[in-house]
Amino acid sequence: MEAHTSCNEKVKTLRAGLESLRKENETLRFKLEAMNRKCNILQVQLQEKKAQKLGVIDLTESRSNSEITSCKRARIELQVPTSNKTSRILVRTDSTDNSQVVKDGYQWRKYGQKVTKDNPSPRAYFRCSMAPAGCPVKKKVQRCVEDQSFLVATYDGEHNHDANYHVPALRDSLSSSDDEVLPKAGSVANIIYPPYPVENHSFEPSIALDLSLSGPNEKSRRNDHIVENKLHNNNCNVNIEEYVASFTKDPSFTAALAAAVARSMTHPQPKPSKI
DNA sequence: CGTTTTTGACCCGCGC
DNA sequence: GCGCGGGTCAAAAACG
Repeated sequence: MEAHTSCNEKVKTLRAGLESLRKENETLRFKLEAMNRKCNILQVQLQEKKAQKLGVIDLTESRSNSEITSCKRARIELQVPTSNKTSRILVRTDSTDNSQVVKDGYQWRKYGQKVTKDNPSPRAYFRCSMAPAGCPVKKKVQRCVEDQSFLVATYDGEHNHDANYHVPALRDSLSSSDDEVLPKAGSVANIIYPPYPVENHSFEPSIALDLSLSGPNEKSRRNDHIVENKLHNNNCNVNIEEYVASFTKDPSFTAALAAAVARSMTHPQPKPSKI
C-alpha cells in the first residue's frame, strides 16, 4: 500500500516535470518565433537602408569603360543584370588581398586566367562546380582598373540547381556601417546584392544564428548578455503578445540581436543549424 | 589519392 | 590572310 502511494507520487512528480518541460518548450518556441520575426524585420530595414544609400546605376550597355565609371563612383556596390542571363556585380574587398574569390554561395572551379589589354590585373575564369550533372554558369572576376579594392564579377548563364546561399551574402549589410567596412585581414568579398537576375532563384539567405557564440568583441559580448538576459527575464506566464512586444520595443534587444546576427556571420559556424 | 589551381598552348572571332 | 585579344583546354603542380 505504502509502495503504491510512493509510486503514485513519483508519477505525479514525473508528470509535473513533464508539464514543466512542455511549458519551457512552448516558451522557447515563442522566443524563437519572436526572434525570427525581429530578425526578418531587421533584414528588411537594413536592405532598405542600403538600397537608399547606394542607389542604382544602369550598366546595361556597359563595357569596360562604364565599369570604370562605376568604380569611380565611390562606394557603389551593386548587382547589375546586363541581360536575362548575365549580370555584373561589384564587390568590395581588401585591396591587399590578391585572391579573386567572390563568395556568392555557389561553388566555383577556376579553369583559366588571362591578362587583358585594358586591365593590368588578371581576369580569372570560373565554372560552377556545385551541380554534379554540370552547371552551365560561368563567371569572370577581375579587379577594377581604377580601384583595386573592387572586384568586378561577371556572371554568365543561369544555375540549374539550388544555391548554397547563406551567411556571406548578408555579412556586409549587417556588419558594416558606411565607412566602417569589412573586410578584415584574410577575409574576402562583401556582397550587397544577389549575383543573379532574380527570376527563378529567390534570394532568401538562411541565417544561422547562435547566440551562445562568444566573439572577441567585448561590446558584442555585452550585447549577447542583453539578449540572454532578455530571454531569461521573461518567464513562462507572461502574456504572449506582451512578451513579443517586449522584444520588439526594446532598443537594446534590437541592437543586441543585430550585433549577434552580424557576429554570427563574421564568425560562421562550420555546420550552422537553421532556426 | 582525388580534387583544385596554375599556366602555357590552342582555338576562334573580329578588324584590317 | 594575318595579327590581336578573349576564352577555353589540359597537363602539371599544389593541396588537403
